[in-house]
Amino acid sequence: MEKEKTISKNFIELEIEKDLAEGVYDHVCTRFPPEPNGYLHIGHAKSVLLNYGLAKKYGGEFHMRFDDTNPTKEREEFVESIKEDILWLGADWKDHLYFASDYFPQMYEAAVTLIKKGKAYVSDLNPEQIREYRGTLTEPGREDPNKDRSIEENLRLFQEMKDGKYEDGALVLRAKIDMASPNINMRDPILYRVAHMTHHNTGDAWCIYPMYDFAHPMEDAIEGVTHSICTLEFEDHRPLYDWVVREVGIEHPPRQIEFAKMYLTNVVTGKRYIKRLVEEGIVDGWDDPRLVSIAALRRRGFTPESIANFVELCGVSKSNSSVDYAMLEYCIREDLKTKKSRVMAVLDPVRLVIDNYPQEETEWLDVPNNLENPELGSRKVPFGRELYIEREDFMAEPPKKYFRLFPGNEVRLMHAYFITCTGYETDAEGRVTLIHATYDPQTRGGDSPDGRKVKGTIHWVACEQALPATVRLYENIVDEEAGVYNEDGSLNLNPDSLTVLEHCYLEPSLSDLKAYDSFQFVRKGFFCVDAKDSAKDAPVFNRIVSLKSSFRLPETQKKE
RNA sequence: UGGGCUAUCGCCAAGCGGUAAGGCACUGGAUUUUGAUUCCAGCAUUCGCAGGUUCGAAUCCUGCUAGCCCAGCCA
Repeated sequence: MEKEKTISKNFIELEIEKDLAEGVYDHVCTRFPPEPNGYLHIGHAKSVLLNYGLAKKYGGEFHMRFDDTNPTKEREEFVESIKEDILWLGADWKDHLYFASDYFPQMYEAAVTLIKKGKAYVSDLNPEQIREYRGTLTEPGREDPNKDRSIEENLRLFQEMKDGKYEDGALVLRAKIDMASPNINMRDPILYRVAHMTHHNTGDAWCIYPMYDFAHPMEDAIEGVTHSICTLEFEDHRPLYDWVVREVGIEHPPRQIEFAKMYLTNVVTGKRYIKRLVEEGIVDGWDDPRLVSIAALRRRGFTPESIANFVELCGVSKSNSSVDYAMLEYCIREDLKTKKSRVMAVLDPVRLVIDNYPQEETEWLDVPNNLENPELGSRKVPFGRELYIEREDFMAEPPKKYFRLFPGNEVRLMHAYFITCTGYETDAEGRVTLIHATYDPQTRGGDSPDGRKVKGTIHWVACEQALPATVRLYENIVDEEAGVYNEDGSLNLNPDSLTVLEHCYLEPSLSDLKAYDSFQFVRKGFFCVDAKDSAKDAPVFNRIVSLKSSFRLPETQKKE
């Protein structure tokens, strides 16, 4: 089912094609360079897929590289989760898996080269002094007193920094550029700092670590990356990026291109908020389905295809924007629509008895899995005298235009029979406890031989064979106005962010589900078997997304 | 207030001097064994604002305005 897509080229593709046409590069090499300091979220997916897609489109290489130059924040756990998420998204790095930390020797040599060229010097200013000398946004900085240290001295000091002769923070290596530059990044940025820490990859081999602005262009250059695509906040760093590759003498220097990060409206993406929610136990971990980490989306039932399509639909630009969450929902609906079985489940059950149906009898009806996709075949679903139907599918006193079940009305039990409501019973509070109906044996399968039509079709599950289940309805944790936390620190959580429905009934064909299996519950939306709770007796489902709309009572007829 | 970037429908987003693509959302109407899907139809005389250049401007010029980013020995 390929629809014709008329998505125009994004500006990065145009830039790449221009570079190729002008012979700036004769191939394309991109990379996704996360720092392993947390879990990937939907925003990262855009970057991964963009870089991967570009490499694929232009027959180039895609590199997976961990930008692990700051051991204080990085952990092996994150390396593993990131790899898993990227693989799941479908970005295959083949044998191009790299660690920035593996380049520490080359980076060190490059730094020595800069010192020898008189382009870098060792400074003994402490952090406070560095800040003072840097100036402000409106005032220029002042020259570092260490600036004119001799090359020999700088070489010796840098060597000693590497050899561990200095405490953390005692010395730094700075680039010699321009303390008066209006671009603060060019005011003699720090290239290397001393940090006695154990690195997840290099262990204790190093006690000096390169800063991002020096490390990143070096990493790209070493790998032969052509287009280094990053987000907008690095625009101001581009002159420095270019300075590094130029001064180090890179022959075919990579080019940095920036694009706008993707935000989703009404969705919490802030790492510090998510961290706090996890730490306080408000959510079930970084993969809680109310979050939008890649792992959470996977657990909720999103497919890699749906996310790839979403990213494609959103486009790439340089304007800060926040994409409507409905767009993501559209993508998963679209993807699952013909891929998955449509099964019956009753989330809010009420019993219905077909008084003229034989006692003790069970029929196994043949039900197509997906009317829009016959290739999905069919299954057997039991039908009997007593059924569960959705409470909202019956009304004792129906408003206008309600065409489901009410006394005297005939509806179709999906894929089964026409039934006519003959009455109902209530408890002391007036709540419906049982609905009576009669069926028309001529309408087996859901069609009437006399051509009689019904307006309503409702889903059902046979009581005897029904499979009990728990369904969890998740809403994203959001609050556009006030944020997740109020100013006084109290939680400002959407009260409906999690609704647990304990007594749901599924048709028995769903008894052998696997984690992450997703289905469309007829008229109830898409659900996914929760990977974390799939071992429980009754299956646990997470809602992926609801169907677009359902019948709502007109305002005036709503009951209190 | 220094520098950088961005402003096109409720939300994304094409457009690059020739008279506003597309998607999501929304609204009608048709089909329908899911009030889903599908299908048709509608949805910016107008491109942040104000001037200017031009036969002609969202596209060029000038001046404003608004938003985002930068003063980590984070990335």
